[in-house]
Amino acid sequence: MKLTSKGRYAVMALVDLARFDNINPVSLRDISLRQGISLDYLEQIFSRLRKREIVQSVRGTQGGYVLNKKAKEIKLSNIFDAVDEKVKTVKCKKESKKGCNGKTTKCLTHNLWDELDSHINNFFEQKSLEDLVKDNAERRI
Amino acid sequence: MKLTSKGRYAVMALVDLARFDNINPVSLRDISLRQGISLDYLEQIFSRLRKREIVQSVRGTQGGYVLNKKAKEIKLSNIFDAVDEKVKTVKCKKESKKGCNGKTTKCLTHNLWDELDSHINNFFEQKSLEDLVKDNAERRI
DNA sequence: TGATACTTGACTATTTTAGTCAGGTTTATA
DNA sequence: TATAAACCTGACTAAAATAGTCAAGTATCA
Repeated sequence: MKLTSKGRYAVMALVDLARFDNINPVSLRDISLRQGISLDYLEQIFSRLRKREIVQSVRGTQGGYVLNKKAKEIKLSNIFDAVDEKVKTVKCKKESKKGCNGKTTKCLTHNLWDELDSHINNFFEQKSLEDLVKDNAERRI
Repeated sequence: MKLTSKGRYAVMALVDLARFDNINPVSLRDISLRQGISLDYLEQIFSRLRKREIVQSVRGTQGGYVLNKKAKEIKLSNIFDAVDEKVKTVKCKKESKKGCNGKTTKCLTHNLWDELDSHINNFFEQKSLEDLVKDNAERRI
């Protein structure tokens, strides 16, 4: 089990954005350079973030992206959700006709995965972008 | 992010084993039939579980597998560990010369993934095989 | 009007996953 | 002691997911 780099990059880029998001929009080019993420890949990621209204785009020269909400209101769960980082640990269909193993009953571990999902999602719902920015500011001292 | 079926099958098979593990060893063939998991795949999985001393094998006719410890003492973390289900969510190298992003510093989100790892591992260390067996026994009433 | 930056969609090499397959070895029991 | 059940091992592979790249735009500011 691992997170994909898409989700990881999304969070990295947004933390970067949140730190520089005072007056001017931040260009993906800058983020790309600072974080070492391919510009093209960032564009894919930000396209999704924009659709989910986590960021806003500003076109033209000096354009870039701006947070669409306060950092405090952006939870990690929103971010992962936007970039399709599914925190569904296992393929047991929720209430399909067939059980998880092709039989008519739930598999022996069905409840377990449900619990695990809640556990992880809970973590992501607690953490906001602001928490991460602060964490970095502190470490910087 | 998702768990692989190898880890899921390992847990399913062990819960099954734990339930029938009274007197006789349980054959993989039986588990395969009951749980709908390919026999060959089960053999791969149990080979690893045996190396980690989670189960013991009994060879010959009427052979099979037996738990090597009490169900209470087998934590899910042991199981995932054995079948190589890495709960390392992200590829930031721990203390390599290079940082996570090819730079000399830790990436902005490094601490986050460490925390997440702990959070998930904590879940797996809490849960024992016995808990799962009990959970199923209760649901059966 | 040019440079900068966003926008979109298609494409692809690589890696991982989820097994299968083949060819063993060991041992209880008839 | 023969045989079949069951374990054991390693190599192989199709399919899916991942991590991007590439190409061809469009919008807007200076």
